[in-house]
Amino acid sequence: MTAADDRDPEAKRHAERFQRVREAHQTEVAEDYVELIAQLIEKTGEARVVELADWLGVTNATVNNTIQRLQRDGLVTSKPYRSIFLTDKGRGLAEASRRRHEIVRDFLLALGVDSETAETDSEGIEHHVSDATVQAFRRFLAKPKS
Amino acid sequence: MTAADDRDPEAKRHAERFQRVREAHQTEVAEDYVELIAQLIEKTGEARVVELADWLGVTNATVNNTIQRLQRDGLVTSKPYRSIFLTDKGRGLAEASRRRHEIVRDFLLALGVDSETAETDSEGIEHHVSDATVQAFRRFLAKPKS
DNA sequence: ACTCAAACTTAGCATACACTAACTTTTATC
DNA sequence: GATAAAAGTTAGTGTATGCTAAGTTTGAGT
Ligand SMILES: [Mn+2]
Ligand SMILES: [Mn+2]
Ligand SMILES: [Mn+2]
Ligand SMILES: [Mn+2]
Repeated sequence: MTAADDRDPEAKRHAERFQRVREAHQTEVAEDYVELIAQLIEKTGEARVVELADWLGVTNATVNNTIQRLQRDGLVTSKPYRSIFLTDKGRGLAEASRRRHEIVRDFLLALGVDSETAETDSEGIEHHVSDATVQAFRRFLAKPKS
Repeated sequence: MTAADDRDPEAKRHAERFQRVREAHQTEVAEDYVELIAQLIEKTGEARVVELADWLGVTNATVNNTIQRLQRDGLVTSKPYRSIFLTDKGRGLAEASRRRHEIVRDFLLALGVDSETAETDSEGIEHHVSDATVQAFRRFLAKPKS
């Protein structure tokens, strides 16, 4: 220990959990963007700013700002007035996000949640499920209906 | 319709889901703070800035800023250099948050997720489960083990 | 009552994410 | 190919959330 670290160890664990949630929120926007970009490219051949804005419910200007951050972080490439492409890193994140999102959504559906709620809730929950929880969801999905 | 609203209806629904998630994130910090304040008061008799900072993993200064926002929003009261109290509204939010949080955590445990993961993941998930999903979790918890 | 450490506050800064308004570029249409 | 609409960009603004560093207040121990 570099310094006196003699606080309540329960407080410490509690704090670490919150730090985890804060980290998840930092990657959340990136995950949703690359996932959507991949879907748009797959469905329509390209990902454009207007389309992203339309599907995300934000303005063009906001999408532009975010795309610049994603580019800075090596997830996408884009040239002025052109459509947006994923880097290898971006494609990897998109693929992992898509799979995890699908499991969360399918799990909620299997639990008996209605379709629209499953879509809405999974959009937020997906960013907060660790691998262990995803595994538990998978196990549940694999189980034959009782 | 006030203007031409002739975009892909699927995009529109998709966008609404994201708006939901953004709303959840706006209330998230408030929920975690009042829940923790209630717990500290219950356990130690009062809620102090240092304690909150310790349990949340942020600095005193950050807690101070947030407490000011919560006060502005009518969830807590506090006088300079004194401990923090919940308003009726704050107590109500704390109570609702606590209940929902417990159900999410217990649900993950019942699914077979290990204790530390359940604590960590539920800290993020709790803010993204709608009433319908909470009901589904409850049903699962009520069901006798297969 | 003094002293000093702990607690708290304030000031100043930074980043993320959102917006509107104004401007530029591209592209579709004639 | 000129023109208008659509798409994209930029500038400027605001809030939430975090930080560090510097100051103030409180309260505990002597
Ligand atoms: Mn999402
Ligand atoms: Mn909680
Ligand atoms: Mn939480
Ligand atoms: Mn979240």
